[in-house]
Amino acid sequence: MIVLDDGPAPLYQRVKQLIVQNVASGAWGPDHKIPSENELVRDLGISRMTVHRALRELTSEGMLVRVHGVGTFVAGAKPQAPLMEIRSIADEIRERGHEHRAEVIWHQVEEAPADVASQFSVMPGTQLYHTVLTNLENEVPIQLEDRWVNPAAVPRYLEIDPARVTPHHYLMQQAPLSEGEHIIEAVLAEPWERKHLQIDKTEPCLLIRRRTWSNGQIISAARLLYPGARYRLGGRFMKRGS
Amino acid sequence: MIVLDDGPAPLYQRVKQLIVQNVASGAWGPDHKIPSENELVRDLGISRMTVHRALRELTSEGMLVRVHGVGTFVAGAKPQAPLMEIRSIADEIRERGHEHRAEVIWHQVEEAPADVASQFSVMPGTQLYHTVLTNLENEVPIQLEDRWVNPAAVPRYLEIDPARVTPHHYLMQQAPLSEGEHIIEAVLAEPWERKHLQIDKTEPCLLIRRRTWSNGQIISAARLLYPGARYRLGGRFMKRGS
DNA sequence: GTTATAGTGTTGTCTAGACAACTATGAGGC
DNA sequence: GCCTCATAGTTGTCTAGACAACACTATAAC
Repeated sequence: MIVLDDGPAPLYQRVKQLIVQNVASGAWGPDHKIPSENELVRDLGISRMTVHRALRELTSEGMLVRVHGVGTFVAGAKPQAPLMEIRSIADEIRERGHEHRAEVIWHQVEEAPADVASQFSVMPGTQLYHTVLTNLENEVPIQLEDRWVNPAAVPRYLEIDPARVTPHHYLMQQAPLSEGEHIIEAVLAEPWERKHLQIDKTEPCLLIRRRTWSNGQIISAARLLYPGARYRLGGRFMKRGS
Repeated sequence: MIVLDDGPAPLYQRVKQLIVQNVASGAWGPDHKIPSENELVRDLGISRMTVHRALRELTSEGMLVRVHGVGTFVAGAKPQAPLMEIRSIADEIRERGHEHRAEVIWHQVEEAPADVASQFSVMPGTQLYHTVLTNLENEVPIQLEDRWVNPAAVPRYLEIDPARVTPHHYLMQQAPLSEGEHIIEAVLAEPWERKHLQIDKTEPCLLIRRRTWSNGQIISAARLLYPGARYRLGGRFMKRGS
C-alpha cells in the first residue's frame, strides 16, 4: 500500500520523499520499475503534473532513470564509480587501524551569523544547531569540525553526544543524502583553531567546506580543517554551479 | 523586445535559452530584476507553468535567485568564491610565466566506443568529435587531453585548429558553462599515453575526468592526464550525485 | 515465417485557471 | 511620528485535461 506522509510540505516533495524512502529502505532496488505516473495519480489521488514534477526532479538528482515510452526505474550501479563520496573521518581513521576519539568543544543552539545564514538561506539571527569538535587519531588532532545543522530538518540533533555518535553518522541516518558540495582551499588557521589542533602559526591547513542536502532541503554546513602535515585528500568530486 | 528563438526544442528550454543569453551577453547583469512570470507570459504568449518551469530550473542551476513575493533576479557575486572553476591549462601555464604549446595528435570525427557513448547518453557508434593533444610547458609535456565533443551542440568544432585555439576556450565561448563534473583518480598511463607524455612505465599519473554541460545539454567529456611528478592539483570542487 | 499495422501504455510537454503565501507600499487612524 | 490594515504584485503550488512522442505487443496480411 502506497500512501503519502501528511505534513506541511508541498505535495511534490512528499511524493519525492515517498520514492526516496522506498529506495533507501531497499524495498525498490536498483533497476526496479517503479509505478507509472498514472498509477501514482490513481493511488495517491493527486494530479499527474505533481507526480511528474517529483519524478522529474528525482531523475535530475540521479536517483531515478526515466525511459520515454517505457517507464521509470531506480538508478542502478553507475557505469563508473560513485560520483560522490562523503566519508566519515572516524571511519577513515579506523580503517587505517588507528584509534579514534572526538573532543567536543561546543554543542548547542546559536544564532546564525551572516555568513552561515546565507549558506542556509535563512535570516541572520535564526536559531541553528552548532557543533565544534576535534577528531583525534591516536590522540593526535587531525581534524577540526565546525558544523551547523538545520533544526527544521533534524530536530533532535542536540540530543546526541557527538563524542559517542558522530554527527556525520547521525545525519546520514536521519536524512538520506541527496546532494553535497565541497569547496577545498588552503588556509592558515585562526588562533583558537590552532590551539585545538596543536599546530604552529605558519602551518598551512586544508579547509574543506562541505554542505549537504536531503530531498532538496539543506541539512548541514561544515568547515573541516586539516593540518597540512597530517592529512592528504583523496577521492572523487563533482562540481556544478553558476 | 523579447522574443523566443524558434526551433524544435521544447518551449521551456527556449525560455531558458532566452534568459541565459540575456545574462551571458551582459544585458542583464548581477542582481538585475528580470521580467515577472506574468510579463513573460504576456510577452511570449505562452502559459505561466512553462515560464515557471524555466525559471525554476535556472534557479536550481544557480543562474537566478527568486524571492517569494518580490521577484526574480540574476544571481550576483556569490558570498564565497565561485563554487566551480574550470581552468584552462594554457592559462595556468602562462600565468606561471612559462611558454605554452599544444601538439595535436588527433582531431576528427569518430564513432563513440561504448564507454564514451554512455557518458554522452547516446548509442555506441554515434558519430562524435574526438580531439587528442598534449599541452607542453616550456616544451615539457605536462598534460594529455583526450576530449570528445557533442556535434549537436557545437557543430563547427572540427573547423578550429586546436594548436591555435584551445578547445577549452572555444567550447566555453560557444556554449556558456552551466554545469560540470570532475572525477579525480591516480592511474598508470597506457603505453601510447606514456609515449606522448615522455614518462616512465611506473610513473603515477593524476587523471581528471571532466564533463561539462550547457543548458542541460552535455557539451564535452575529457580525460586529462597529468604526470604526477609534474603537476599538483588545486582549486575548488562541488559534488553531487546518487 | 516474415512483415506491416494498429493498439496500448508510457513519458514529455503545454495550457488555462485557481488558490495560497509572501512582500512592499500606501492610506488611514491614533 | 507611528502603527495598523488593506491592496496590489509576485512567486509557489496544484488541478484537469489535452496532445505528442516513443516503445512494445498483438494481430492481420502476405
